[in-house]
Amino acid sequence: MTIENQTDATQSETGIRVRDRSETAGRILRAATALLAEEGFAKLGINAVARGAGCDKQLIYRYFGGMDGLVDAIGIELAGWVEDRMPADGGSAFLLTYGDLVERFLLLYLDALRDDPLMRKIIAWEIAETNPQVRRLSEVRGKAMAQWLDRVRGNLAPPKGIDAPALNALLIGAVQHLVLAGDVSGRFAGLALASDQDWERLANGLRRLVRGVYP
Amino acid sequence: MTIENQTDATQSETGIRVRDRSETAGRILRAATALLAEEGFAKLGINAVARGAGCDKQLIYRYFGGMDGLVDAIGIELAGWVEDRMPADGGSAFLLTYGDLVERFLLLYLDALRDDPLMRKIIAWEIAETNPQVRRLSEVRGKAMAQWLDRVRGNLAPPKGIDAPALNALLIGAVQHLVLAGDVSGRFAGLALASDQDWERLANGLRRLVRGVYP
DNA sequence: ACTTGATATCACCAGTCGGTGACATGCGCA
DNA sequence: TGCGCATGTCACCGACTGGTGATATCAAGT
Repeated sequence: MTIENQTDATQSETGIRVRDRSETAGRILRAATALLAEEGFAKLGINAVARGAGCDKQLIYRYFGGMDGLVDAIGIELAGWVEDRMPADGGSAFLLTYGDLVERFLLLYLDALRDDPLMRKIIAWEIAETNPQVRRLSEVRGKAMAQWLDRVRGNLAPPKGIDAPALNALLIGAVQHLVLAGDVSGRFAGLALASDQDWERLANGLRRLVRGVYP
Repeated sequence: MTIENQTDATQSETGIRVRDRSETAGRILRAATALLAEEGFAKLGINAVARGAGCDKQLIYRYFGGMDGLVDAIGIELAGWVEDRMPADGGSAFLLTYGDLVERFLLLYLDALRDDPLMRKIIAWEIAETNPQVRRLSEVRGKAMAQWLDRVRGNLAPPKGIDAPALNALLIGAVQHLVLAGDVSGRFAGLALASDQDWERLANGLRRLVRGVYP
């Protein structure tokens, strides 16, 4: 709110730089992501972001070209997000089969989504609305995930005679849907999604599903 | 728009009844469901519904007690919806195993969702927002689905040693998520969700998943 | 015929939204 | 020093939202 919020900025040598475009732009971007993560896409608007950043909305138009550009900026950050939350190494040496890979990915993804509200809200956005903004966001996210998979896959290939893309899409969809449902209501299909034990049951179910189709 | 829209109403003996509460209320309710099915929950508002029904929004407050009551009214219709779209008999005699039941349910559910925009928008709503309205809606839908399952299940029980609720939640989540993603973007996880062939691949994947865990 | 109550319409309110033009302020450079 | 440009602020616009009170219109009962 007040002027006291400033991290480091690019102040030359003399003290505080109040007029600092990059710092302000950063504050706007942070406010936007925070707003999206906490309130969801429905509340994500020019006025709300400006309010959260403690500056005039005009600056959003100047620095990001409006909401579109701001959302794109969020998308750019999103790629790094995936890499941060999804460890690429550490255990990949133990992946012996394609089933191992899928299982590991799904469980990692489940946990990553479970404690990343921003990611959850973005996925919910993708599911609920169709507009150019969220389309671009969705594309970036998809690309980042695919890159992660490529990096971790190595030379593992799915078994012959199995429609791996279809199966994987179903499994990924299951993970996403369950996490979203848990986020929003804490229940799904008669199942409680509150305690870690409930999620452990789901993780086990996921393992069984994977093992059932990737023997 | 004009007055020409009237189906039958409860006209006593003389001709047309222009002032007919039940007819007007029905028009409002139909307009609301149509708006929800076509435009999604984001556009579902008092003004828009009144516009669609061709009447004053005041009537929505009078007859339904505002948007809350109107959404509840949609929920009431929703139960019958499930029964209409999900045939309960016809083939249930061939269900020999629990896996048969799950498979049959999932495929039925997949098809039902695929050509019911209202259901899709409601599920998207459940996933994207948390408010009392959609909570009640979600509850009704869940109850209707559970009843359907109870009716069709007969005396089939899941195999011992298998966490059927968790597995089923995952499978249902997969179906819902894929249908929603297909509705909104036509792609998911690198998979096209446009042609019937794509969906046939998914249906086959679903069968494999079910058969993998319910042998 | 006259009243009563239900049905429907209208006008208006305060609030929020996205968007824009005009203006103030201050830094850096000539 | 003063000029110019980047930065920040303010005021306003039209459009839309949910919500409410007052009023018109008509049907039915006494």
